Amino acid sequence: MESLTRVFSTLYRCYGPQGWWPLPSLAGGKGYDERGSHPGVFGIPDGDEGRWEVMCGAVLTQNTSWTNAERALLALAAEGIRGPRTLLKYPPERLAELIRSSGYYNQKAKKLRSMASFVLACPGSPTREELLSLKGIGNETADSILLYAWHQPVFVVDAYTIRLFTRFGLLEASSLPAQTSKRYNDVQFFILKHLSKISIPDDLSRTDYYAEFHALIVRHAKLHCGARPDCVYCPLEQRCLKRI
DNA sequence: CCCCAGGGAATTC
DNA sequence: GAATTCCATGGG
Repeated sequence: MESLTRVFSTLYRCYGPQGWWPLPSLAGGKGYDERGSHPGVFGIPDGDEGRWEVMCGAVLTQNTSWTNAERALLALAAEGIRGPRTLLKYPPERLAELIRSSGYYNQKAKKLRSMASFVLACPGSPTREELLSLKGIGNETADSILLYAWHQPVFVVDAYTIRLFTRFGLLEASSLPAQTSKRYNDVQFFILKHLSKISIPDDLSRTDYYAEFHALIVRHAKLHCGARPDCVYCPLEQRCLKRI
């Protein structure tokens, strides 16, 4: 599917690299940032603390704006909670208070604690199944963690992705399963089926390509393809079917 | 006032 | 098994 790669190249040309969580190969190895990407507040990006921060960020931003999630990350860092060990020393209600800005704070406090217990019990790169077995980690959060914390070549699907590709004409809304989890896996399989065959621009690894693609979709959806689409000046407008 | 945000689980039909 | 409902803050 050539149009899938054209979507990427158009968005990449238009918005540039997003660098959601530092991509060493894009940032000259320093980690960040010339474009407003997330510099990391827990520790160095590819260290234990950096990976833990990505995992926390993935949970805290569930159905929540990144600015609200980031406030919670900053509050944790300010409190000296930069790893699973220290996090578990805080009772859930105290933790909930700290991450209040991220919304759903009681639930997310529990999620962070269960994730912390897991990381301590099973250090190192987690499998998708292990992540999914944790309460509060579903498909998207698990894949975000695998991609952005552990640099696994996983394509993250979210509501933006489905909305954009449906409107654009790559996906048929009526033929997608109703069930959330099944729909996620179907869409991911569809995308991977096509992307696995293509060659990646040589300045990007496959992992970085997927990381940038997802971040670009989010960026583009915020600017032009939200619940209410704003098609004026949309860089994809010429090829978009504008289905809603 | 409304709707939306880098979802997921529990509950109910 | 599919459709609600709940979780909840902050910005537009």
